Amino acid sequence: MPIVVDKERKRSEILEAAMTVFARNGFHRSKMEEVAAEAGIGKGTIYEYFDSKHQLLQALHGYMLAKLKDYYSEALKGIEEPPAIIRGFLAAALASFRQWEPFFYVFCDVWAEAGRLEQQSLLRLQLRDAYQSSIDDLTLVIEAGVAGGFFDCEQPRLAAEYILACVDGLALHWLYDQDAFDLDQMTESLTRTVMRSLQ
Amino acid sequence: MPIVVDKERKRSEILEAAMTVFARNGFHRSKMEEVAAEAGIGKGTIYEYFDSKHQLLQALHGYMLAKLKDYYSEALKGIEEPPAIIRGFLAAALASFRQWEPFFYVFCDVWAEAGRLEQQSLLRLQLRDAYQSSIDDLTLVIEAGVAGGFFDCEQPRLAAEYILACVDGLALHWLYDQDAFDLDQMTESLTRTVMRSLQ
DNA sequence: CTTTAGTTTGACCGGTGAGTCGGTCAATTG
DNA sequence: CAATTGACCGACTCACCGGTCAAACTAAAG
Repeated sequence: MPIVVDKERKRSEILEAAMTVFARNGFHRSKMEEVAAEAGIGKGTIYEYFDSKHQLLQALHGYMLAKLKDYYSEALKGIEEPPAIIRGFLAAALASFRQWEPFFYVFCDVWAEAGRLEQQSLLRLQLRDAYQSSIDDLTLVIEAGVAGGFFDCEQPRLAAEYILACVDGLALHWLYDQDAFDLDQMTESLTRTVMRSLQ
Repeated sequence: MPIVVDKERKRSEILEAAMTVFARNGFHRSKMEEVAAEAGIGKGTIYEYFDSKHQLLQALHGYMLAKLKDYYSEALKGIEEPPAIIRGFLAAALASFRQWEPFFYVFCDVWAEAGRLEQQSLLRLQLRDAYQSSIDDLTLVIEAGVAGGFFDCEQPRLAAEYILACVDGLALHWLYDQDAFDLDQMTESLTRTVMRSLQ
């Protein structure tokens, strides 16, 4: 019988390598050969697991979204009260800048790439779904907070949009001017600001 | 003597063409030949005005930043009271999504591109300067509002960061899910939310 | 040891696109 | 009108890289 390989494991290794290389050089500057070298395999092998460079980016995007989702549910595990969930979410978000820095570089590429694709392309759908489901989750938390008398907010969904937009905007700015940010101080002060706007 | 050409004018025409093409196809997918065709000139001519494709992007970025700056000072001309300035700024910002849509696509490319360049590269410096001076301006407005008794805000610079981050984040989300946004309603509600967080 | 079949590989191919350069020609000058 | 200038052009070059595939490799089975 032939060699038996842990396909799933090798697939992840390629994705991790792709993340490292794409984050360092950007998607378009990265060569498939570099990704292969980073993963310690030959270029041809990548094509056993992915159809094309573009599809590798798609798969990487899905992989990153899943990891981020796990990260958040881990960070918020067991927290029940809406205000505590919001606090935990903001803290986790800002902490993720440092912890998952390469992610954000790759996200920039995905954003730039997805904008020029068909509305129905997988990359755009992934992006939209992830965004909408984050909004949904946050909206539910705010609504629960209103119901529980913690918050006063007429349009929970819009409030959720603003909070997410603010976090994403900060991530973007942080990438280009890390020195100008004191993430710890910001966690503290952003939480206060958000809480105040939810009363 | 040779033909006398309005160099400055032609330079702008090339930049406008580059904006159209880069916004449509993305920087890396765009060919210099396409930009030339869009400008109605030969490819070689572009190299009379710009050194390279990368330098064209740099120049375009500077050009866009200058245009946006003009747009904001025009929109806010004559407004004196801090709360009115904030309202005007938010309205102008959200209106710019529609009006300057191609800008934001190109900004995505610039963000993705700049992240991989030296800290000292022109593109990064442009980005940082533009961002810091926006923050500075907004901070001054908030401080004036506090001094004038309109606002209550302990850390005006951080508040300014959050407002800008929120606007940039909304721009990003808007690009990928325009249908999910009602910009007019959002202008109204975002203004209320921001005002409330400044008390 | 040989066979078998799944797996890996990297030399190779072909398309591509940034940048070049020699030629063209309209406008200006004397 | 002839001479000169320099803006404009696009065919061409050549390095590059995504994707292919025939050969090599590996480990298990006979």
